[in-house]
Amino acid sequence: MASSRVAGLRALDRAFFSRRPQRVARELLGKVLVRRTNTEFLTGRIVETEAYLGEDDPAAHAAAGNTARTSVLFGPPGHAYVYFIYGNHYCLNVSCEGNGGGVLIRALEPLQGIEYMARNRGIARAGARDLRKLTSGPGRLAQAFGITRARDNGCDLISKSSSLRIAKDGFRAGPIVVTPRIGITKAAEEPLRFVLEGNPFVSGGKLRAIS
DNA sequence: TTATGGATTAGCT
DNA sequence: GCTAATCCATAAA
Repeated sequence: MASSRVAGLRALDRAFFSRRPQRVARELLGKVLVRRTNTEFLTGRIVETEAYLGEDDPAAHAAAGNTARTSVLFGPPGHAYVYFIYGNHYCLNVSCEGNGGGVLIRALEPLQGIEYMARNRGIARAGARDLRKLTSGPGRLAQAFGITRARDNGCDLISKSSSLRIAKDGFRAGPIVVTPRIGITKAAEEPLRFVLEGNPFVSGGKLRAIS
């Protein structure tokens, strides 16, 4: 049985998420995603994010307006927007300031609960595998953390009573690289993807740095 | 009621 | 590098 709390983690406040998506995306690098399961805690450091600017961003889901699907993005900051894509995958976003603005969490560095994540991913033993396959990519990290729309959409990521939340542990992020967003067809050239420079858990291949 | 396409991944060649 | 798998929300009718 794991301890009932994770040492060294401190909650973020609402103001952290009450800023523009570009700012929140950058600030989220180095923070920790925490999942409380029945038996243990899963934690992973955020190493890659993308900003979606809201209604006026043609690549954002919020561009369709405030619908049943996207209503969380238009709600209070710091809540989880989970959507299902390509018939197979869930992706985790955080609502933030702006009209429908949000940040997509694209990759994590696994910290605690690695064996549990591996089981969620359908991998029997994590030790012998490449750890990057656990949480490197938005669909992969959602599967590793057991994130689904039914369970987690609309969840408050700040509240300690939530089974899914984002916290800080004092880690200081190093240099940050900014690149175009990945996998989108509209506004694909905008420099709105943020990664920790040189981190091996970042998804995708070679970086196309802009600045 | 039906048709369409997508903020991905894994498994081939 | 290329493509199938796979399903939900939307939009059109």
